[in-house]
Amino acid sequence: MNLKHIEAFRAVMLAGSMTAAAKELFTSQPNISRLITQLERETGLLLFQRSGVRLIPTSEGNAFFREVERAYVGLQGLSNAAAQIKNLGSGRLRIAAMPSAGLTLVPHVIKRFQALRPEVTVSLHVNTSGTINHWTSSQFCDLGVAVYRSEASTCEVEMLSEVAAVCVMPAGHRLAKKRVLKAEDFQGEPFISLCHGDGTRAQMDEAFDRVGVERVLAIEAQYSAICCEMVRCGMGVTLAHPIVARDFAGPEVEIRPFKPSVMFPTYLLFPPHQPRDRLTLEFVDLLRQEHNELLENLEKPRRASRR
DNA sequence: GATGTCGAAAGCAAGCAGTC
DNA sequence: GACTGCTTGCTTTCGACATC
Repeated sequence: MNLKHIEAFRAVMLAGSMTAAAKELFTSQPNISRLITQLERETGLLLFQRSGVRLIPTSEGNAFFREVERAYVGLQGLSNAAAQIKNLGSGRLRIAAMPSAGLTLVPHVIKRFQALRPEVTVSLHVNTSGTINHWTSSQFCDLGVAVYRSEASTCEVEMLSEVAAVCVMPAGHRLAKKRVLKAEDFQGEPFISLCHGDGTRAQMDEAFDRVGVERVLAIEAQYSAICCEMVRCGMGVTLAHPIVARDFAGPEVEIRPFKPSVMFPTYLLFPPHQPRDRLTLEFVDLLRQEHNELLENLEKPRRASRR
């Protein structure tokens, strides 16, 4: 039994004769006759009573027709689903982001995206860059935002940006007297560091080791935002992504540039061997716009303070 | 990738049965 | 007997599959 058998049966039931059904389906009457015979043979049902030139549906035929109509509602649903997929892909967008992006940048992008595409469901998953590499490689998510790309990752990668880390310290801290901080200034300073294994941790350590500076590494945290929160509590100083640091700037926290530059790269990760759908590309466009605007806003106060 | 073979699907034509 | 509708046999077309 295939779709043609069902189509022929349904057409005969609706049109009232094989001849009319054949016209409906743009085929020949003998073809319809054979399809109905095959359907009866395969189902073991007598679908029509041949009474002279008239075809009269049997009770079995009527019962089968009700099931066929129910199945057609499902087929119509498939048709609608196909149209939606054509327009919107799966109709769902799964984003995975590292905390520095997932807690600040991405929510703003989702807000803009929802204004354009209210019919699309967006899910945001925040985790470490390593996990984001894994999620994107395995196609669990449509887009990943991470600070580094894993060696083992098969993702397609594009760089979003690379910005210099800034120093975050409690208000009134002795280092806040300087306009720009150097690695040497951190000698003996309680430092809240990212955990080993984080993409930028090694860079930070190298910047201090190069000039022989020993910090007091008493506290480690997995995410920059947590480091900044601990700074606000007066537990030490840290280096952080400027977009993350911006959210903590205020009466309790001060931010200064740091030299030599420790760069925070941000990568966009795409699932491998998979064409990028329209929704993902639209989201990436908005992500780039929002990111550029955030960076421009970060620059403005610095320019103003130089005047 | 090109070619040959096989089987399923579909059309044409003829025949059969019922109705008017 | 003419018309209508269904069934059946024959033929053609097309796609799947195997082989080279």
